[in-house]
Amino acid sequence: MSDAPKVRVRFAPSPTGYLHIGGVRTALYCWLYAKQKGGDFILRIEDTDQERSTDEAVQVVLDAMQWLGLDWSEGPTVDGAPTLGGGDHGPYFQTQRKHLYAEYADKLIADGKAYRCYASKKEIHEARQAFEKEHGKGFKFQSPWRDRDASEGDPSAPHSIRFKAPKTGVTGWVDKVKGRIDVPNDTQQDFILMRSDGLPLYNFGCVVDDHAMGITLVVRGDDHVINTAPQILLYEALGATSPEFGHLPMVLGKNGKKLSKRNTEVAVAALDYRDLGYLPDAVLNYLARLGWSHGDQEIFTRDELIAKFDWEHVGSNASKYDLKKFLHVQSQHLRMLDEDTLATMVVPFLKARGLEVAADNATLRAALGPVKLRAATFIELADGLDYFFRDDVTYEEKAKKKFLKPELAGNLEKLAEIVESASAFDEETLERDVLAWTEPAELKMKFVAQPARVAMTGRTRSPGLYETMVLLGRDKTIARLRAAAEVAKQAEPA
RNA sequence: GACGCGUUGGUCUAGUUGGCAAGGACGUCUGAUUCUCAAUCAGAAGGUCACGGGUUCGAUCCCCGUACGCGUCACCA
Repeated sequence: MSDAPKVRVRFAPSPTGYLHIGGVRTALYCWLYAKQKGGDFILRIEDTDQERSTDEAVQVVLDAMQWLGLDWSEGPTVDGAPTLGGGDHGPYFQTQRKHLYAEYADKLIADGKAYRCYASKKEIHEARQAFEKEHGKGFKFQSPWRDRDASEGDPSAPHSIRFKAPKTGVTGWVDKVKGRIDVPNDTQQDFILMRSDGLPLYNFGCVVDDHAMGITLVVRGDDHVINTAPQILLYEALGATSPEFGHLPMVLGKNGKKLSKRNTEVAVAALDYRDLGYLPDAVLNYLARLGWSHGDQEIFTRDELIAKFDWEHVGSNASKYDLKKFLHVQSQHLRMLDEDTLATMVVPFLKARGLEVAADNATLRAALGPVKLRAATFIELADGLDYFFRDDVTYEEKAKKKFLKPELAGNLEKLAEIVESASAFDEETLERDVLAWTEPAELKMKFVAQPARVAMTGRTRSPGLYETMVLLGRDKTIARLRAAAEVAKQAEPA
């Protein structure tokens, strides 16, 4: 039996009002790893930035994680979802763990690894300005309190707590994705552990929580590599073994810049993809594959991802977000759904267009097959289904102009007649009867089919002619053909 | 400026003890099919593996340098 400690990974978002798609990828890799190893996946809310951390902002994170199906074994609890959250390392909100940070800070002070710094913000600010005027960036505040005797200060006066950083040596680690990284200690400064208001700064809160929660691997974006050496220094000062670290490269927008809300061309908030009609599994698949690979495989189910994920094949360079490929992955996943699921899931999207359709509606069931071949998202699927459930067709302007014109009205009327008198209302019969008309007349199909398509659907693109007729039903087909014929007669001749 | 990270066709990438005509996918284009679109099938174009030096019989893979890109330098996270 192995004594390898149980894998415990955490995702620690700060609630900013939306869950960034890049954050989802970080969460996903952690989650996959935990699932694969039978470990724990912990969700911790880093809400020490109190202006931004509202209840709603937290809720958005929880909703997004739930929608994506990234279930956490420990973390905030959710009403109605008894399997989510809980755990005996709580609370899972940083603001509720203040006593812990104070405790750890006191210990460090007692051990001579940290000290109280009474320098005022003003004092520091001035020192910085003086430095930057001469040397530019790179200011490191040298607190006079580092070497003073503690008795010179008054602990009841406002003060921060600073780490007594070593000035020599090198701190390094083997990063799960980037490999060996070493940074000389003389680049460190006596960074602040606790602010004067009693809240921990990121590096400290993070270490205290990760340590107290028994995290074995810390995974985060690579904008955090700079924080890792200081954190390792802290683990050492606490006499604790530090966890492993893995830093994921950034996700970039098309312009090569960090993907952000400013990059309006793509949605960056995870929940936007729900509203856009994407499947959680597709989002996960695309994100997993963005920066990770498994040979030539592109499409993965959720279970395959869990089984095949590995850190060795996580790339160490930033990648650009490509919506086209994402859409392709999405369409592949859409096709993998069985009819029941598809029907159930498209219903809300139909409703959003004002169409109340039951999931077991026969027309819906029948139309799903042909329509889903032409759709990638649920929005597109609902759009392709739309005209089957409306009383009247709305013609696209261009379609109307091109096909509903006087010289084609006759074809529509003739077609209506054929449909009306067909001996049976099925695709074979309809096709036979229509060809019996067009072939002797040497009438090209496109002069019949295209106007008819516009008549029945309002558009120039749809499933096949006879297929659409059958889905629509005989009465509606005839009515729409005749209505369109009238419209065509009124139109200006070309 | 300092420190760190990165660099394979437009994009995501495969390439692991250096010996391939550098593979796949998205996208693009062509053809087949059809009443349209999509799907499908068959093809095509697109790479001096950032650049320059080494090491080697031989480098996308090893070493050094250069360029470019990105990230971070807070009592934010």
